[in-house]
Amino acid sequence: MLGRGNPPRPLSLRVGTHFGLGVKTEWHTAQRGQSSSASLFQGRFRMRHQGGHAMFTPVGSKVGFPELEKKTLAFWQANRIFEKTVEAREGRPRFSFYEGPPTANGRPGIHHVLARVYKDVILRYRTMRGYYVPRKGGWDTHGLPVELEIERELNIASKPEIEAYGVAAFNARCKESVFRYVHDWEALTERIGYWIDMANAYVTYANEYIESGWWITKQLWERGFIYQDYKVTPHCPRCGTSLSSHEVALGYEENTPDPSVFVKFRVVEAPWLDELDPPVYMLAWTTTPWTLPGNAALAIDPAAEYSLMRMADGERLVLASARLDKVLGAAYPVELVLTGADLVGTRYAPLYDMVGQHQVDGVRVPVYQVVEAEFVSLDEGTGIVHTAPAYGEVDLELGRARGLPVIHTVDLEGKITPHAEIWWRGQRLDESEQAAGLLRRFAGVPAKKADPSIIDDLKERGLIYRSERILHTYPFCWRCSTPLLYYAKTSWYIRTTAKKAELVAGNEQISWYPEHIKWGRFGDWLEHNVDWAFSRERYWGTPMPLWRCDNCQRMECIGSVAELRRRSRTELPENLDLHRPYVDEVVFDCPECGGTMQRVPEVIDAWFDSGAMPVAQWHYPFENHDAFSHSFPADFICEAVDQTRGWFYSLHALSTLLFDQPCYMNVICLGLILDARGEKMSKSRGNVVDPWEVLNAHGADALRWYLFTASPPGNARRFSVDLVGEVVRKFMLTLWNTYSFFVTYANIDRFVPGQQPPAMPSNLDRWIIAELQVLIQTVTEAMDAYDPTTAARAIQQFVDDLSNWYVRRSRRRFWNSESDADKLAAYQTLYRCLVDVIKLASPLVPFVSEEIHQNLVRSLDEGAEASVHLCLMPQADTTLIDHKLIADTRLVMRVASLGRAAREKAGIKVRQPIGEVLVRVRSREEESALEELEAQVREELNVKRVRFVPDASSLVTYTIRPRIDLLGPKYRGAMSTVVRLLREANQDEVARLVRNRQEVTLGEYTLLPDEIEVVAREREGYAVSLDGDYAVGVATALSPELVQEGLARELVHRIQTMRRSADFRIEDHITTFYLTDPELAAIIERFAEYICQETLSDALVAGPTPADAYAESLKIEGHEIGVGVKRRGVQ
RNA sequence: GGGCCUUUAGCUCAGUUGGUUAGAGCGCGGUCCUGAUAAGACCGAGGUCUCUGGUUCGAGUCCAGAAAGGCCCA
Repeated sequence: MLGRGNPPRPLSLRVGTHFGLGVKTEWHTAQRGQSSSASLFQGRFRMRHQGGHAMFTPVGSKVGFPELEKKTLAFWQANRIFEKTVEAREGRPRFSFYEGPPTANGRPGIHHVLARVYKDVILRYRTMRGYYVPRKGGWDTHGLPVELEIERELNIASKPEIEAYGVAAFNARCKESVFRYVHDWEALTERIGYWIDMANAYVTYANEYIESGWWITKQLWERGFIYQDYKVTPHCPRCGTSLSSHEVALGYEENTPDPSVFVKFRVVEAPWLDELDPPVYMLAWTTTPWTLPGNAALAIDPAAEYSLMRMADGERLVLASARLDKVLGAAYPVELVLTGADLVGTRYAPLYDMVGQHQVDGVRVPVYQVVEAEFVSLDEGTGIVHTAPAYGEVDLELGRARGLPVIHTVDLEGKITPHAEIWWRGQRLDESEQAAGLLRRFAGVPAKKADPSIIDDLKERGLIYRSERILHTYPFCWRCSTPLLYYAKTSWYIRTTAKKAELVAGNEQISWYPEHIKWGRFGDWLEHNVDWAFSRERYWGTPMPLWRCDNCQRMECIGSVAELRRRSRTELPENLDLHRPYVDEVVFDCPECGGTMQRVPEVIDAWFDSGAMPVAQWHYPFENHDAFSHSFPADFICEAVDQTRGWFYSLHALSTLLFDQPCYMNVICLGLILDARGEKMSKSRGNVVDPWEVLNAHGADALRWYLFTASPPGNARRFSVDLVGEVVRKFMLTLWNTYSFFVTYANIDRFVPGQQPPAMPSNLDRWIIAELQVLIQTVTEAMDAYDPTTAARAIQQFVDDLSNWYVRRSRRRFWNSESDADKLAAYQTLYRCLVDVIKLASPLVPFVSEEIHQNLVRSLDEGAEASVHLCLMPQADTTLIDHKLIADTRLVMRVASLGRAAREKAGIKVRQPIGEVLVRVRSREEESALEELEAQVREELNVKRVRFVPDASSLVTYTIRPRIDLLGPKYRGAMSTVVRLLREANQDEVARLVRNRQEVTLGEYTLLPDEIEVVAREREGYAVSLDGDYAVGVATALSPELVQEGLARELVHRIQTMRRSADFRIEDHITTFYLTDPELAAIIERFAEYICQETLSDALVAGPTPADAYAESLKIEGHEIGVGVKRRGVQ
C-alpha cells in the first residue's frame, strides 16, 4: 500500500517547459501537504484518510471477469439487491412484464440465455428509470414433450401402453419430471444475471392455475366460442396417436414410392354440356387411392382454363388445358374450352357412393359435385383435385367452406371399415343403401395396403385413365416408422375467427421489434386466422372442463372447483388433484334427463395454459384482483420468433376473446441462434453451445454484451465462444483498464470526488463531457425504444473514445501536470464519465458496473446507493452539449490521423519530434477551430509548430472534380457531356478559376465555382497525406536540435521500459546512472530536466551503475550507453 | 407450395432522404506508439455490395424477377 514510508507522489510538479536550463537533479522539492496547491485535495478526505490509506481499492489492469462476477452475485444475494430494486420503487408508476414460461424438463441452452438477457436488460433499465417492475417468473409444465420423455423412460410408445401402465402413475412421473432440470435453470438464470422472482413463479400444473384455465374456458363456453368439430392431423395408426408438427418433421422420408393414379369421375349433370353421350369424365389425380371412397367433391381453379378432349376410344375427358401435354402425352381433338368457373356445380357419379340422395331437414347433402378452391395447382396433376375432407387438411377446410360431408372409411388403427361413417353439419348420417358392400371387400385392410385393390377395382370398372408409381417425400412416424395418415378426428375448437377483426385491430396497438413481424408473420397469421383446435387426446395437461350426458348428450362447462364440488355426486376430497385421472372420476346428474354426466376425455393444449398466464398466474378471478388488474396489460414481453404462432398468439387470442383488448403493448421478437456455420443449433446435430462453457471462459457480462451488440435482436445470429472472447478484449477490457487507470492515479494523488469545487475544464474535458451527454441521450432514446443494440453500440464507441482519445490525450495531465487545477479537472471529468457510463451500461453489463460502482461511488460515500442497480439513470444536461466542439475534436482526430500517415510516408517515427506540419482544411472556420485545439494536434503528432495553409499552393498541386451531386439535377441528361468536357479541360486553369471563385465556361456550358471541387495533390519536399479536402504535410528535414531531442525521448522510453522490467511501481522515485560517449552525454546533460521529470528520477548521475541497481546496456541510434536505475527511499 | 427474414472483405457486422474513391472490428503482413490497456495508431493485402433486368444523369440504397440460406406454415 502507499504511504508506508514511500513518499507519496508530489502533487505539484511545476515545470514551465521541458527544457529549462540549469536544473539537473534534485529538481523537485514539494511534498504532499506542504505544497500550497495540495490544499485543493484536502477536506473530508484528509479527515477520513489520516492514516494514508488508498481511497479506492487498488485495481490492476489484469482481471478475471468470471471470478469477479461470482463475487458480485454473492454480494447481490447477501444484500437482497434484486428484491430491493423492486421494493424501492413501490408506489411508482408500474412497468408490467409477463414472463413467457420455459419448460424445465430440458437443459437450458444458449437461446434461452438470449431471451433471458433481453428480458433482463429492459427490466433493469426501466427500474433505473424509476418504474416499479415486479417480475414474476413462471414454468410451463404440461404437454406432449413431457409425456414423450416419460414414454421413453418407460420404454413404451403408445396410448394403450400408457393406459396399461396407469394414468395416475404416468402423470405422477410427468409431474416429477418437469422440474428435473429446474436447478440447472435456476443456476443459469442467476449466473447470467437475469433478475426474476423464481420463488413466487407460477406453475401451469398447479390446481389454482388449472382452475383459472377452467374459468377462462367457461367464459368462452358461455359466449358460444367453443365447439366440437373435425380436425385433420397426422396420425400414426400403430401408436394410435396424432403427431405434432415437430414430430412429423422428424420423420420425413424422401424418395418414397407411392401410386400415382389418374381417376375418371363420370359426369352425370353438366350445365355447360347438353349431350353426355359419349360419356364425359372429370380426370383427377391422386397419390392416395385409399382416400377415394371418402371422396366428397372435386375441386377446380375457377380462373384456369379447362378443355374437353375427345379421346381415341370416343370417350371424353375434362382437365386443365395447362396439363394436357403432361397428362395425355399425345394430341387429341379439343371439343370445348371453358373456364373452371363454368365447371362449378357439375355433378358426377361417385366412385363409391356413400351418401346417395341423403337429405337432412329437406336439404340435400351437397356432395359429389365440382367446387372451386384456391389451392388447386396447375403444376402437377390435372387441375382437378379429388377432395376427401376426412383425409386432408385443405380438403377439410374446403369441405367446411362448401358444406361438404366428412366421409370416414378408415378407422383409427388405419384399417378400412366395412361401413362408412358420415358427418354433416355436426350430425351423423347413415351411409347410402348402395354403400353397403362397397367397402366390405377391402374391410380390415390397412389403408395404404388397400391401394392396389382399390386401383384394380376401379380399373375393372374402367375408371382409371392411367396408373403408375412416383417417388416423393412422405411422413413416417418417427417412433415406429409407420406411414402416417392425415386423418380427421373430432377436436374442440375455440372460435377465434369470430373475433378476427378484433384480433387484427388489437395487433395495431402493439409495437413489434422488429416491426416486420407485426405486418408480416404475426399479422398474416391473424389475417388467415382459423379456429383454434385446443384439445388434445392426451393425459398430462389441464383437463378440458366439459362434461357430457351419456344419455342425452347435453354438454356442461365447469368454471371452478367450487362448482365442481357442488355438482359432484360424491363428496370430493379437500385436496382433489384437478388432473386426470382423478377429475375423470367426478360425475354428476344431468339436469335435463337425469343421466350421468361424465367429463370428455381430452386435455387442453399447453399453449392455452401459457396464453392464460395473465389471468392464471394470479389465480384470477378467484383471488388477487388487484395484482391482476395492475399488471394487465403488460408493457413488455420478449421471446423468440418461434412464438409468433405460439405464445404471442395464445396470449393475444385469449386476451381478445376475454377482454377485447391486447394484453401486451411492446414485444421484442428475437431471431434464432445459429452455430458458427450458420446452421440451427439442435441436439441431433450436436452443434449446441453449452452456455456454461462461455460463462466460465468469459463471464456473463461478455456474453450479454455480445448478444446485445453482435446483431439486431430480430436477426438470426451466428454464435461461437470465440466471438464472445473478442467482445472481452474490445469492450470489457477497455472499460476495465480505463477504470484501473483512474483508480491507480486517483489513489496516488489522493483524489476524492466531490471534495473540491469544480475545476476549470479544458477543451478536452468539455469535449468528453459533451460526448457523454450525447451518449446519455442516445442510450435513453434507444432503450426507451426497446433497442439495446443501438444503446450498447453507442456505449462501446464512447468507451473507445474515452480510453483511446480522452485518457490517452490526458495521460500527461495525470502524470505530470502543469497545473493542479488542470489535473483536478481531469480527475473530475474522468470520474464523472466513468460513473455515468457504468450507470448507462449497468442494465447491459450488470456485473462489472456493480463492481466499479462499489469502488468508485459506494466506498467513498455511505449515503450512496448500495447498488448501481438502485440508481436512477443519468439525465443528459443539454447545455453541456457543444456540437461545435464535438465536430472540432473529430477534426483534430482526422488531422492527427493524416499527420501520422504523413509521418509514416516520410519514415519518421512519432518519437522523433518534427519542426512543423502544414495543415490544409476546408474552411477558415475549421482553421480557427484547429487553432483552438492546436495543443492536441501538436502533442499527438509530436510537432513543434502547426501552420495552416489556407491556399495550400506551396504544398500541393491541384486536380479538379465535378460536384455531380449539384450538376446532376441541373444538367440531367447532359451530365455525361459536362463531365467529359471538364475532364478534357486544362486542370490547372480550371483550378485557378475556381479558387478565385470565378465561373468556368466549357463550350456551351457555364459552371459555377461551387460546382467544381478542387483537390490538392502532394508536392515534393513534404510528406503529404490527403483525404478529401484535407491535407497534412510533414516537413521531412530535421534540425540537429530536433534529432537530439529525439534521442532524449528515446532514452526516456528505454528508461521507462527498464523501470517496468525492474518491477518498480509507477510512483517510485529513482536514481538513474548512465555511462556513454561524450556526444550522447552532452545531450543527456542538456535534456536532464526533461529526462528526470519523465522518468521520476530524482538524480541523474553520470558514472557506472552500482551493483544493487538494475542495469542494461543499450544502443541508441548508434550510441552505446550503459544505464542503471535504482529505487529511492525505503524498499 | 405459401408467408416472412437474411445475403456487403476470410469471419462478425455498419452503411443515414439514391451522389464522386462502400466502412468498422476481428484475423493476416508490415511499421509505429506506450509506465493504464490482453490495448492503440498508421500503411498494406483482402469487395463483380448474391445474380439478372428495370427506373434514374447517377443504384449497395428504389422497383421487378431469380438464386442461396434461415424461420414459420402447408
